[in-house]
Amino acid sequence: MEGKEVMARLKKGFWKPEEDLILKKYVETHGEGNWTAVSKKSGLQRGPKSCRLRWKNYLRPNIKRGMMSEDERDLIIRMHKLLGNRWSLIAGRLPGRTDNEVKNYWNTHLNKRASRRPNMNLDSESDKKHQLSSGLHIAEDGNLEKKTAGSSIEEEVNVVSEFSAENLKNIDYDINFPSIFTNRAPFFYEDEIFMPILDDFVLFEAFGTNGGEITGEGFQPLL
DNA sequence: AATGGAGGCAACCGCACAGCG
DNA sequence: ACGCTGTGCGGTTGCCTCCAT
Repeated sequence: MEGKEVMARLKKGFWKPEEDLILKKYVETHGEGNWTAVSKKSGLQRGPKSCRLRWKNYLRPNIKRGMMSEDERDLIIRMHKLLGNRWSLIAGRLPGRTDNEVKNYWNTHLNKRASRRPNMNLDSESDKKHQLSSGLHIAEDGNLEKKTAGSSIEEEVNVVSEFSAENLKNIDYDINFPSIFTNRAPFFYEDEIFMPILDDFVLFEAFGTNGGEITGEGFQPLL
């Protein structure tokens, strides 16, 4: 079959600046989309997927490259906690960042950091900010605790003391059925404050609902 | 200076889904 | 209803660079 031969001739690996230029010019002239046509007519010996990926992750205008800011990093962490590995959704909330970049950033920087989470060393400014904004404090044993407003010391809710390496394994974290719908939702206390940044569209995309309310019984979706 | 390991990141792969004939 | 094509997404791979020895 001719198609297979064509596919076998396609180039793989890193893109050269000349190839970038050709792709950029082609897309600027003919517009985005129809990557099969781009692949065939641009003269690039690259597959449609390769062209699309290169454009989307590198050549597209307004791509922001370089270090993630503290805010971006914070947002990724919290969005991931709520949405799981929904990289495109998370990237959608970060102007100029691509899903691939967010995914890579998570896998290289934040995933490791998360696995160090036992005893939650609050070493960065953003960690400290989040701690303050969510009313959390570090207890003497190094665990993170939340004080319920107006409660006595005895009534303090120890939220994050379960963050031992062992308990992390047990957290319900099924992407297909996000923890948002379980009473054991790990974000139940500490990420409540984060809900307002998720607009209806994101919530609908992620969970098929525009949200719900958090009660003593857990998350009650508005259906 | 050489080398081996670890980390970072660009790109590929496979699967799923939507649109169309 | 079905198959084909194009596109999008998440997981994974492999190359390159940096750093420690």
